[in-house]
Amino acid sequence: MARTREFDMDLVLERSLSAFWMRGFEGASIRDLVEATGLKAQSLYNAFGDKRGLFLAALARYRAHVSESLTPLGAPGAGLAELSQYLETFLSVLRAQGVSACLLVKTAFGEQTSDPEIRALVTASGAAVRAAFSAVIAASVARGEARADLDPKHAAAYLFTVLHGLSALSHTGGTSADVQASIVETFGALRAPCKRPSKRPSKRSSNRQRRTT
Amino acid sequence: MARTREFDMDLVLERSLSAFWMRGFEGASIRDLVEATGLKAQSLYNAFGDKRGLFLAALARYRAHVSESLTPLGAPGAGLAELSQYLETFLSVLRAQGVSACLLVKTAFGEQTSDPEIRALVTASGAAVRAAFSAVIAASVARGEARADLDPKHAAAYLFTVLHGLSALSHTGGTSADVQASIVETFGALRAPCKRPSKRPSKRSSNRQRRTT
DNA sequence: GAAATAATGGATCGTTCGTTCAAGAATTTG
DNA sequence: CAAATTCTTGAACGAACGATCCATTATTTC
Repeated sequence: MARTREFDMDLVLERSLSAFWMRGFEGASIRDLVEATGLKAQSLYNAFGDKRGLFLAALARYRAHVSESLTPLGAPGAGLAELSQYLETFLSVLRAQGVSACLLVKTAFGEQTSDPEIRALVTASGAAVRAAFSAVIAASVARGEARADLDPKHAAAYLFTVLHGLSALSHTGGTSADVQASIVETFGALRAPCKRPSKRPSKRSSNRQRRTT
Repeated sequence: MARTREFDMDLVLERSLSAFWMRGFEGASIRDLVEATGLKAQSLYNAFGDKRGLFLAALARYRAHVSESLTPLGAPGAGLAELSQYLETFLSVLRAQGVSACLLVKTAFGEQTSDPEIRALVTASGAAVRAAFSAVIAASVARGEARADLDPKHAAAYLFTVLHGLSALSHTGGTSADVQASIVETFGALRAPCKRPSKRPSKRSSNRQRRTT
């Protein structure tokens, strides 16, 4: 009955996401998006309604990427090592994408904060990440790997704080050594004191011992 | 020989700063700034050259505020309690100003990152904050209040990370309890183990004991 | 008071913004 | 094939952007 779409919707969303991520919602003009996607403006408007609709679609896509990135944390034995790995991977993705920070954080810091739908999406995504963190931390506590007195929810919030604070650090003159040291410090704070060695030795380098005296 | 300026330069700068802080560089239009300052566009251009010039002036002013906020940390006996207080004060300032995050961080995450002068200003300000943190931490280590194995510079970077990560947390659905817990966790990580009681008891509530077993 | 200088107010510049119009091209269903 | 429907294309819309012009007003120095 109707003509079929010629462009690859996935590719268009991915490229729109990249443009929004790099330049922000207001910073990415329709012309930027036209260039990034290869589509004409009218095609974008046919498919997404308006700029905000395209942004929401891109944001949903981003959210899917976030969910995907959390899957290693869903593994049965996931613990502090996997959390540390998550941070490292996240930072390297930012670097690879040529982007200063998480799109959700940039959005939360931006001026489209007044939009309730966008705000809800940002909040929900943040909560999803912290929930995944929390589950892993709870398991680590149960396993004796993480401190027994940790509240998993709060510890997850703490980890979330560090995760996104690292972007602020590295873009205001912080060196990569500073970033690494912050990660080490963070997991040093979460790890259980070395009374009894934890069952699975962490495979990454972020296991400097605290309490050396 | 010439007419004297009628407007209060300090006030204009302060209001411009506020506008830029809330809406960002690109988000704050000349008309916004005209409304915020009460000046006409031409007066702004006479005084600051262009929008970027006004932003640089506002940024310099912000930097002065940052320096000023660091003075309590310069007190002879300043330690972890003062650092904790600094974080709390900073967050309450953000709240009072109706702003999501530090202007420097918002700028660093924004799109005017390519401007070398702005970038340099952001980097320098971040370094100044971390240097102040570092000095206090070094003193705390020497006093036995903070962990002996801390590298003050790295610990300062860690604190900086948390400080700005907290904005990300609280604007992506994190509760104030989450924020408080993150602060507690952070200073718990820095504080020396309770082998010997620290000389000056910290006056704030953020001194939950670690190592309870 | 006269000359010089700067602030003011209002209009307006060219550009870019997000968005839409109108017409042709393409593809599916009957 | 024909009708219906959607996509594509290029041009254009009004509004807002940063920035500037210009005549007027006010103030300071000589």
